[in-house]
Amino acid sequence: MAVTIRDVAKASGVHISTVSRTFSAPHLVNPNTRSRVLACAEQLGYRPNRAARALITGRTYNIGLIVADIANPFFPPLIKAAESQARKHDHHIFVADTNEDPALEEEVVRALAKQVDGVLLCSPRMSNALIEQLSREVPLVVVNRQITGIPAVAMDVAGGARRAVDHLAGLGHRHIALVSGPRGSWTSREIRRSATSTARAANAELTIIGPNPPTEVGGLTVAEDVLRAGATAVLAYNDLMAIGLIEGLLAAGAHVPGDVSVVGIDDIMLSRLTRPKLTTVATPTAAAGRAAVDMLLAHGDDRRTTAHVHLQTELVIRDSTGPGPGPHSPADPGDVIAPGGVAS
Amino acid sequence: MAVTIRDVAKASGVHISTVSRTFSAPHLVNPNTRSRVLACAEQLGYRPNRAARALITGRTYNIGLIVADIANPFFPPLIKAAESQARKHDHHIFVADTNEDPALEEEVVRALAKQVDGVLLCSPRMSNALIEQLSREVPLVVVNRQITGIPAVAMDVAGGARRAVDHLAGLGHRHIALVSGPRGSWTSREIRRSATSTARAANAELTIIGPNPPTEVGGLTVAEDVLRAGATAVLAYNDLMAIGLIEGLLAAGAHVPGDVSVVGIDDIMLSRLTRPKLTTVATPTAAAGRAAVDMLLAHGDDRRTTAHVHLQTELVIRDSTGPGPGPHSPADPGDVIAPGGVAS
DNA sequence: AACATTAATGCAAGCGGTTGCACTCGTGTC
DNA sequence: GACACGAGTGCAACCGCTTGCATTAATGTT
Repeated sequence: MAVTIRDVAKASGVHISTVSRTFSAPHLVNPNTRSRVLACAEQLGYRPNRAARALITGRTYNIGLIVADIANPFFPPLIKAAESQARKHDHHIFVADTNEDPALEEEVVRALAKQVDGVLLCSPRMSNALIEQLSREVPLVVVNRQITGIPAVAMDVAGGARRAVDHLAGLGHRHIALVSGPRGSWTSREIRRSATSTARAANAELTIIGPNPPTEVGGLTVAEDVLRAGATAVLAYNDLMAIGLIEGLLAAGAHVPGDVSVVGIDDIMLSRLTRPKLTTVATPTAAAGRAAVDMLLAHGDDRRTTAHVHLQTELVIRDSTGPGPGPHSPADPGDVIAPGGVAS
Repeated sequence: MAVTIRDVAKASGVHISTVSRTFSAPHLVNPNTRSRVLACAEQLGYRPNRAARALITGRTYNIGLIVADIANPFFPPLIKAAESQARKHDHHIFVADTNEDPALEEEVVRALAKQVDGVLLCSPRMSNALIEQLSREVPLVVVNRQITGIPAVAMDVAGGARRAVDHLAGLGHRHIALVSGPRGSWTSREIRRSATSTARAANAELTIIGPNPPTEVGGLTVAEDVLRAGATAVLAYNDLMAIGLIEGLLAAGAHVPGDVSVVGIDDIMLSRLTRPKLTTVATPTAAAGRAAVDMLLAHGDDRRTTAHVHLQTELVIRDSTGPGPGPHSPADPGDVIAPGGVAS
C-alpha cells in the first residue's frame, strides 16, 4: 500500500541505503544519482516514515504540548504560536488537555514521552518534585513555573500584579480582594505573593479568596464573597474569572467600576469586548509559546545552560477600574497603556 | 537509557515475545508469568514504544486534527472535545493550524499521514477533489463539509441560517445583508444558499458581502459596506465577524439593534458576554468533535458505511436583534431560546 | 498406552528506516 | 607503475516491537 524506501530503491536501481542518504545525508550521494532518486521518489509519492526513522535516530520531530484547558481562552494563542514555531522547524505537536488534573498531567507526559523530542508543560498543576522527576524521563520545558535546573518560560505576573495593585491603591482603594486561582498554580502563588507585599506597602488591606477554579463560573460564584468582605476593588487570577465576577457583581446590584473596580490578568481577546471593557495585565502568550518551543529545540544541542526566559507583562487600563473611596494619587504613567486600546 | 521490552524480558527471565504478548495479547500468556512480567515492567518503569509497535501493526493510536485557526474561538471547544474523546480510546492527537491556507492543509495532511490512524479535517478550505484524493492516502473525516463517499460530520448551518433570516424578516427587516466567510468554506456556501432562498421566500432583499476573512477584523471592515448597502439587518458568517461588525457599526454611529440588527453563527462563549449580547445560531461544536473522533475510530472496523452525521443547530435570540422598519410577525416560538440564556 | 489436542513459550523474520564498515573505482603522487 | 586517497555505493546490523510458526509439556481421548 504505502510506498517505502525499498520501492524507490527498486525504481531507481540503487540500494536502499542510497535512497536513505538521498534524504538524510544528501552530500554523500552523487548529484546525478540523487536527482534520479528524487525523481523516482517524487513520482511514486514517497515520503519518509518519521516513526521508523525515529526508531533508530531517537529524534521524532514531535513535541508534546500539555495544557490545563484548551477551552480557556488564555491557551489557544499560546498553542497556535507554539504549533507555528514548531512547524517552522519541521516538528509536529501533540496537544493534550488535562482538565486541571495533576494526575492526568503526569500520565499524559509519560504516555507521550516515547514519541516526542520533548514536552511543553504549560501552567502545570503538579508538584515541582514530580516535574523534576519527569524531566529525567523526557526533555521538559515548563511555562509559568520556575524550578531550578528545568528550562522555563515565565511571565512576569508578579510585576503585573504589583502594577495592578498599585493602580488600584492609587485610585484610592483601601480594601482589595484577591480572587486567587487553582491550587498548584505557580502563577497564582506569584500573584498572591506580589499582591500581598504590594498591598502592605501601599497600606491597603488585602483579602484573599480562594483557591478557585480558573473559569468564568469560578469568578461568578465569588461575587458574593467579594461584596461580603467589603472590598471596593478586586484583582482576579485571570480575565475569565474577572469577567464572571463582573457578571456576578452586576447581578448582585453592584456597579463596576462604580462600586467595585475589577482587574483581570491575561488580556484575552474577550477582555476588550465586554462591557465594561476590562482593565487587565497583558501577558505575552504567543511569545511564550514560541520561546518555549525554541528552548525545547535548542535544549538538545546545548544542555550546558538551562535557560529561564522571562517575559514582561503590562497593565492595560480600560473601563473596569475607577476611583475608590480613599484619596487617590495619579497613576504612574510609565505603567499604563492607552485606555481601551487594542493590545499590541 | 530508555527501558525496552528486552530489559523486561531479561529481568523476568522470559523471551521478549512473552513480554510483548503480556501487553498486546494477555490471554496467550500464563497468568503467573504475566504477573511476574508485569511486576518487572512496573518496577523498571517500562512503557511500550508506540511508534515501534505502529511500525509493524500499522496502528499508531494517533489522530491528526487540522483546523484553520486555533485562535478562532469556534475551534477550541471542538479540539477539547475531540482530544478528550480520543484519549478515552487511548489515542493522542496532533493539532495543526493551517492559517486558512488550503495549500498548507494539503501539506499537513500528507506530513501527518504516516504517523496517524486518520485525520480530522475541520472546516477545510481545499477543494472536494483534493480531499477525495487525500482520503485515498489516509483515512479522513471531514467536519463541516459534505462529499459523497467521505465520512463527515456536518452542522445544520443551513437550517440555522434559515431560522436566522426568518427571525429577521419576522421582525420587519426587508433588506438583509449577508456577510459571508472565507472562500472555500462549505459552511459559507450553505449559509449563502439557505439565506438566499429564505430571503426570497420572505420577500426580503439580500445583499451579499464577501468573501471575507472569518475574523473580528473581517467583520469590522465591512461595517461601512453594510451601511452603504442600506441593510437594516445582517447575518454574519460567524460570531467573531458579527462582533467585529457591531464594533464597526457602533464606531460609525449606528446603533445595534436600534439601526441595524446583527445575527452571528456559532454561539462562541464570547457571544453572551458582549454588549449587546449577540443573537446567534448555536452550533454543537463539542458534539462535532466527539462524533468526528468516533467516526474515525469506527471507520477502520466497518467501512461498509461512510456515515454522514448531521447535527442540529438552534437560534439563540439575545439582544443584538430588534424590530425593523417593516411590519413584523411574531417569531415562531418553536425556534427560539430564552433571550440571554446560557447556551446548553 | 498411544495418540490428538491444547496451552504456553521460544525463535526468527520483518516493519521502514539509518549508519558503520567494506568495497570499487578513478585520480593524483612519487 | 605502485600506492594512497577520497568519492560513491552496497552490505548488513540494528532501533523496539509483533507475529506466524515450531517446540515442548500437560491434558484429554480412546
